[in-house]
Amino acid sequence: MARRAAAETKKSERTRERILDAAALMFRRKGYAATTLNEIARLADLRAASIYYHFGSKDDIFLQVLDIGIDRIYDEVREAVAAAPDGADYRRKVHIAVEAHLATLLKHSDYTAANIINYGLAPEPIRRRHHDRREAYGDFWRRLLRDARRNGAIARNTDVSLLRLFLIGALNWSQEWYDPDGKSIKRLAKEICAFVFDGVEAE
Amino acid sequence: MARRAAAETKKSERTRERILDAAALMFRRKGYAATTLNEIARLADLRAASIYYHFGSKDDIFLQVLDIGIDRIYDEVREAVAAAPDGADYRRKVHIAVEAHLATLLKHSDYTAANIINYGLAPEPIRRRHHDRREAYGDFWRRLLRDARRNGAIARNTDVSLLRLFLIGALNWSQEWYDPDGKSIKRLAKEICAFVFDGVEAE
DNA sequence: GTCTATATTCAGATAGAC
DNA sequence: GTCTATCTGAATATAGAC
Repeated sequence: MARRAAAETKKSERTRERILDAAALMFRRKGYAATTLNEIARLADLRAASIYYHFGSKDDIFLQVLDIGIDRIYDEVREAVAAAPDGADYRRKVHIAVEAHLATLLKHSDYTAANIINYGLAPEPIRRRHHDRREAYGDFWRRLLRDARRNGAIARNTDVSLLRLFLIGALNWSQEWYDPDGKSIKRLAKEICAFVFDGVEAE
Repeated sequence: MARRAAAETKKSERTRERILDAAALMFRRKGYAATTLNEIARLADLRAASIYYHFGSKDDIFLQVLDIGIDRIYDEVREAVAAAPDGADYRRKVHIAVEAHLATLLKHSDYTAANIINYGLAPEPIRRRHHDRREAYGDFWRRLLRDARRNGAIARNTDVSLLRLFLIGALNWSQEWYDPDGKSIKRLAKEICAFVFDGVEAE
């Protein structure tokens, strides 16, 4: 009995995840408003009505996709930076964070891509409920860049608040132009960091 | 008779513009898919059905908003650069272009903002019909940065193609965080150019 | 848990009066 | 040119059988 209950819980959990995966993919491709529950259901291989066994509403799915999207990228970036070799300087740490951010957004997570694409146009109530999680990730970058400046990796007179918006913005926008057949993400991260740290002006 | 015809043409033209203005504002705020003709009509002070006297479909309006959005920013940026003082170097020219791009996007044109926000999620047929205009503006930046490198304002080993995507991306993303009560657009342009040309690394 | 059937609402779009 | 009335389709969501 206990086993059967456990097995059923697991099946439900798997279906739930299939629905979320399908939703993340569609939200990434066409955006939240243009995606229908029918499309999500087809991708997840069930009927639209069945979704309501797992979720309360379309908004409910959306919010969870947004939350997971941030969780994924925050986890990836934090862990990548934490795994930096002993004695890595802050330029190196920022570089690692940039690469992890790009990799998650462009390769690893439809959830993160869906988040970045849709958050700006999300209805206010949803933005509000998602807000704290987003801030937490933003805070991570704030601390990282502030510490980098404190440690002398970034010039004293730099407005790190603006630098963060500028840099993260450029990274997020890469969704619009990234070509999997072009430069690798490692390479992109490297060149972008060179732009930001060294500047492009000729000597 | 000629006068009356002319007057009526003008009225039609004005209404048409009111509709486009309303559409651009709504597309900027909520996105294309989430905006209804009813909302556009209310803002333009008429009924949804009346829109069809002026436009063939919602897509038709969308496409025109996209086109106007690019035309506006292209015009502004090109003219600003063309008006650069004699003997301005290329760093100065890029700076001027950055400021004009930001000003149009953030202050002067709902059309441009609507374009930037919605193009990425636009249905493929519309993207295709809008594509050439977008390319033309992209080409302007390509030439500007290539010439800047040729003239020694940008280092020889810089991938200006990536630099363009990186820089324009960062500028476009400013919509997400720009605060009219914060730093002025002049100031933002200046600091962003300093990031890109000089880099943020401490000496 | 998932299905079919359906309620409800509202979107884009058309017809025809004024 | 703009209106009211309306068509048609499709969306989210619910009810209840299996």
